[in-house]
Amino acid sequence: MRYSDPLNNPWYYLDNFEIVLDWVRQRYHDLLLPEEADFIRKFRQTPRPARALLVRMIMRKGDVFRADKLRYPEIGCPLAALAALADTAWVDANPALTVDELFGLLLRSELGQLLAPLLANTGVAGATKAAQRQALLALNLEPRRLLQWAESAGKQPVVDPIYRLNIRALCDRLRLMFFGNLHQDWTEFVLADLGTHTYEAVSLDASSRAFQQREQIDAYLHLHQCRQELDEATDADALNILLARIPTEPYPNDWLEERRSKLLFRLGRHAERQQQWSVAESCYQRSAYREARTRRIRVLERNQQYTAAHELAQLALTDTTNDAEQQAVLRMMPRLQRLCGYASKKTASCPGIVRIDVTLPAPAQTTRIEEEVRQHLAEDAAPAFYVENALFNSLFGLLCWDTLFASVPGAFFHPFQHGPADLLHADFRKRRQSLFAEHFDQLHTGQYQETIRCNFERKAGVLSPFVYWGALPEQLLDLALDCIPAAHLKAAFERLLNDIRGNRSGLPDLIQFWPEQRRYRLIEVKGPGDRLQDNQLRWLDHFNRHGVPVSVCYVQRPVSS
DNA sequence: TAGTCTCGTG
DNA sequence: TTCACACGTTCCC
DNA sequence: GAACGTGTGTCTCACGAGACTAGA
Ligand SMILES: [Mn+2]
Ligand SMILES: [Mn+2]
Repeated sequence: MRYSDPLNNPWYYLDNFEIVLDWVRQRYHDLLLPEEADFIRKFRQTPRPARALLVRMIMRKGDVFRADKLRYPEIGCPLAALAALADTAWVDANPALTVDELFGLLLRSELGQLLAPLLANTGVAGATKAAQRQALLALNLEPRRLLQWAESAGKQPVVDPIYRLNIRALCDRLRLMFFGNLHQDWTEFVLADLGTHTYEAVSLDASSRAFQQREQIDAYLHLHQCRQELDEATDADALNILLARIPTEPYPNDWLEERRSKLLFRLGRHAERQQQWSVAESCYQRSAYREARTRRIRVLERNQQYTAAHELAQLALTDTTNDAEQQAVLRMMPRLQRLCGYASKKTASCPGIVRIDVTLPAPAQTTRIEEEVRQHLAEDAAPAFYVENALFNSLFGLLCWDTLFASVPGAFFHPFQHGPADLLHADFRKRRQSLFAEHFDQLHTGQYQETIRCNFERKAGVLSPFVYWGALPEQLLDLALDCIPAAHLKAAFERLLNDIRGNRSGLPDLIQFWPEQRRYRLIEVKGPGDRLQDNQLRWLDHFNRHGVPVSVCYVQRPVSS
C-alpha cells in the first residue's frame, strides 16, 4: 500500500530508511562489502513489523531497550516482531549491561529494589540517581545481564525483557554514505515532510554520491572516531596515542585532508593547553589548517625556540594569501625580533576609524548592549538594525542563489543539503567563475536589485548557507537596497567570496539608514572591556579602504555616586 | 507536588 | 553538538 | 596591549510524556 501523504503514513520512518537503503544500493554497490550488501538484501526480506521495530531502535538513543518501552501501535507486540530476527545477529535478547546502560534502562525505584544491598554497601542508598550511578561506576564492574545484576544483589529482576541493537555501526556507515556527514540523521526526511526545513531542489543524477572510494568512507569514520576520543582525552598519554593514529601522509582527497588537518589542529590546541610543546608543534607542522602555522610560530616561541619561530614567521609573511595569518604574524613580529636580539621595527598602527563614544545608563533588565545602542541611535528618520553578519551574507546569498545551488559535479548528492559540499574549498569560486562573474556584473547594470528581491520572494524560507531568513524583514531589505550603493555591496561580496570561511563573520553589529538621503552607516558596538576582534578589524580596514561608512561605538557606564 | 530536564515524536 | 561573539584574567612591556 | 580561557546564545522544530529532584 502506498501512502500519498507521508504524514498520514504510519510506516513513514521505515519507508524513509528504505529509501536510504535503495539509494545506497543503487549508487554505492561497488563500495559495499558482501556482508553490507547482504544486510540490505536480508532486510528487505524481513517481515514489516520486525523491520519497523529495528528502524525505531536505530532512530532512538542508545543500543539497549526494554520491551515495555518498545510499544508502537503500528507494530504490535515487540516480542513477536523481534522473533522474526532470531536467525540474524542484528538484535540480542537479554544482553550484558554496563552500569550506564543499566541506569538508563531502569527507574530509580527499580534500581532501589534490584540493587538494594549493593547500594547500601556503597553508602548511596538514599542518594540521587546520578550519585548512585557515579558510585557504581567507581567500582569498575564488568557488564552483566540483568539477571546477574539482580543475583549479585540477591533479588529477582522485576522488569521486561531487554534487547540490544547490534547494527549501530553499520547504520552509521550507511547514513554517512547517504548524507556525506554524520551530523544529519534519519529525521531529516520527516522534518522536510513537515515543512520544518525546506531545501533547494537541485537535480541529482543517478551517479551522484558523497564518496568515490571505500577508503574515503573508512577515513571519514576513522577521523570522526579520533575526534570523539579527543573530546574525552584528558591526559598527555591519550594525546600521543591519538596523534599516532592520525595518518602521517595527507589524504589525496581535499575534503578529507581538510578534516585531517583540522583534527591535527585541535589536537595541537589540546597539547598546548597541557604545555606539551613538541607534541603541539608536530601537530601544527603536519596540519594544513589555516591557523596551524600561526599557532606553530607561537608554540616555538613558548618553547623558547626564538630563532625557529622568527624564521617561520618571516616565511609566513611572504605568503600573503591568508589575511588572518598576516595579521597575527605581524602582531607577533616585534616581540619575536626583540627575543631574537634584533632591533624591533615600529609598525604604524593607526587605522583611522571613526569613533563614537556614548555613555548609557545600565539597563533595568539584561539587554544586549548592541540593542541598547541600537535604540539609542535610532530615530524616526534613521532606523537602525542589529544585523551583525546576517545582512551582507544574506544579500550575497540572495544575489548569487543560482550560482550557489548550481549543479556543479560533486557539489550535490542528496536532497537535504544546505549548500554545495565544496562551499569552503579553495577552488569553490574558480569552479563557478563565470557564473559568479555574471552575478557580480549585475551590480554594474543594476539588475542585482531585481534578482535579490525576486529570490527573496521565490526562495523565502529555503535553507541557504548565507541567507538568514529570520533576521531579514522586508523593510530591512528595502532600506538596504535603497541606501547601500552597488559599489559597496561589490566590495563586501568580493571579500566574502575570496575567503568564505574567514570573512563570513566579523561584520559590524548595527546598520543605520537615512532613507531620505539614501545614506547609511555601519556601527560596531563595544561595551566596557570589549575590544575589536581580528576579523572585525579586517572588515573595518576593508570597508575603510572602499569608502564604506563604518564606525566603532564605545559604550561607557556612568560612574555611580 | 511543582519545576526541570531528557527523550521521543511527526 | 559547533560557531561566533563577548567578557574576564593574567602577564609583559 | 597581547594572549588565553571561559561564558553565552544559537544552534534544524514544537510539543508532550515521563523521570527525576527538591522542598513543602
Ligand atoms: Mn557583535
Ligand atoms: Mn560588538
